[in-house]
Parts: sequence; structure tokens; C-alpha cells
Amino acid sequence: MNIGDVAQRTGLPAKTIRYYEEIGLVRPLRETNGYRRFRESDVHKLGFLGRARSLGFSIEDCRGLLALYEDAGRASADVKRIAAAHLARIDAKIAELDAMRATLSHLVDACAGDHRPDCPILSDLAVDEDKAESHEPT
Amino acid sequence: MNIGDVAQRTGLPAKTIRYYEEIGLVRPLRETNGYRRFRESDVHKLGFLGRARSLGFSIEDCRGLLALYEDAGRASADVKRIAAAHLARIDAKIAELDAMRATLSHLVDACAGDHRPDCPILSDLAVDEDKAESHEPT
DNA sequence: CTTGACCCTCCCGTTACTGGAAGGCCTATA
DNA sequence: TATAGGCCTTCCAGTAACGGGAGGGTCAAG
Repeated sequence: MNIGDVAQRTGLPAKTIRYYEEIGLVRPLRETNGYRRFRESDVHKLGFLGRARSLGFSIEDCRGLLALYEDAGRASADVKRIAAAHLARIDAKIAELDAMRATLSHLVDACAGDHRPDCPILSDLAVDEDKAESHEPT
Repeated sequence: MNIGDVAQRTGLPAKTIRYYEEIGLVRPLRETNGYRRFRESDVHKLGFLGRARSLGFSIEDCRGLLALYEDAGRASADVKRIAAAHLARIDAKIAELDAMRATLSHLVDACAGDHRPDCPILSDLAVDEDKAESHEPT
């Protein structure tokens, strides 16, 4: 199977599939003309990768999950560890976004949004107060 | 004021401040020895930037907000438009993460997490079903 | 034989920085 | 005065996960 068909079947762009090969996530065969030839097992792996990525797992997480998937004797605890860590990151990100949302929606609501220059959004950003002094990395 | 003092006062790393100068967000003066010299207005702007960034505004958003901030005659509607668009992006991101969280926490709960190989997390990722076929860009 | 749809590789651009190397400047102390 | 350290400078490279596009080979149909 050529890359175009695989893209069709997995929903992944051909560019992405080539990239996954480049970083060693899949190893399709090659035709004599240089075209990639994908086996069913490659397509299956790419589907796995697409689903894992859509759940927000990083490429390195995916690499680990794929290795565990192909290891029939793995312990489910190893899989759960990766997933639980990812879940914790998601929760942290949600909390961060919720905090941003709260502040921002408050400011947006307070802003008249008309032709006048007075704007609580800018006023707040301009103020040099402790409550606004946190610049933690995201 | 030198860059180290400004970093101290704004909470921004010196590297970041240099970067902001490079992309034209601030324009500190220069001493004869080549050191950057920051005025109070520069420090103020950097504080503004730090706060806007911590609310998740992009650099380009910040550039726009800063321009509006320095334009005494701007309309608050212009500011509100930027903030509301950002709020919408935040909401979309939260919704996406909530969906991931729901699926993932379900799987994590279903996984025994012991020494046995059976793992619903991997089983689900391996399945090629319609309900798991969406790989929309984030 | 040409057209058009594939496929290939290679390189740059994205976001917002961060790390590090190589070296100049400034102050204090031995 | 020499030197140590702590600043400061520039420039280069790398990050995550691709996307865009150039330049060019391949294949099946008409």
C-alpha cells in the first residue's frame, strides 16, 4: 500500500506519516522505485498513533505506548503509569486555563467595548500589583 | 537600569527581555559600553507584557494590546475584540482538554495497573473504530 | 507522447523562548 | 597590579510536531 492510501485509511496526513517514519515510529518497506510500501501492521500502528495523539499523548509517550503494545508480556501498570501522568498534565492544564478564563472573562465583561478609550482590560494589565505579578511558565 | 535589575523587577528572564527587544516589543537605550539601559517606561511595558503573557495572550496579541495601550484615543471595543477572541480560544482549548480527560480517565480507571498484561488502555488505542477515528488538529 | 495524479527528498517556517559558547566590562580584594 | 567573580554582549542551536513549497522522478490513461 502506498502512502496516499494509508493517509486515507488512517486519517493522518502523508507528511505526518513520513515524519513518523523519520523519527522511527514506523518502518515501511520500500519499492524498487523508492516508494514506501506499508504493510497492514504499519497501518495498524499508524492508527494506534493517531488515536494516541488525539488523546494528547506526546510523541515520546506514543513511542513508549507502542513499545508496550508490542510487548505481549508487559505489565498493565507500566501503561497505566504513562496514562495517569498524562492525565495529571491535562488536569494541570485545565486548571491553568480555568484560571486564565476567570480573570479574562471578568475583564471582558467589565469592558464597555464601545468607541470610548476607557478600558479595564488595559488598566489591569498596566497595573503593577502583586496579585498580577505571577509569570509562571505554562 | 541594566537588564539584570529589570529581570528582577519584572520577573521576566533576561533572555526573554532580550528576545522582546529583538522582536521590537521594547526599545531600550544603549550605554557606551554596549549595555542596554532601560527607562521606567520600558520596565512598565515589560510588566504589561509579562501580565498579558501570563493570561495566555500570544506575542502578536501583546503587540496589538501594547499599541492600543499607548494610543490614548483607542476605542475600548478594539481591546475587547482581542480579549474576546482569546477567551474563545481558551474555551475551545478547555473543551478539547475536557473531552480528552473524559476518555482518558475512563481508560485509566478501567486499567488494573498490576503485573498482568491485559490493559484496556492499549486495547482501546489498538481498536480501529469510527468513534476513535477523529484526528482533528488541535 | 503527454497529461495529471501520485510519489520522492530537502529545506525553511512556525511559537516563544531556553541553553550554551566565546568573549568584553566592572568592581573588589590580595 | 593582577586576578577573580559577576555582570553584560552577540551568535548559534535546539525545542514539538509538523506544514508549505520547491524541484524532480513515476505511473496509468488517453
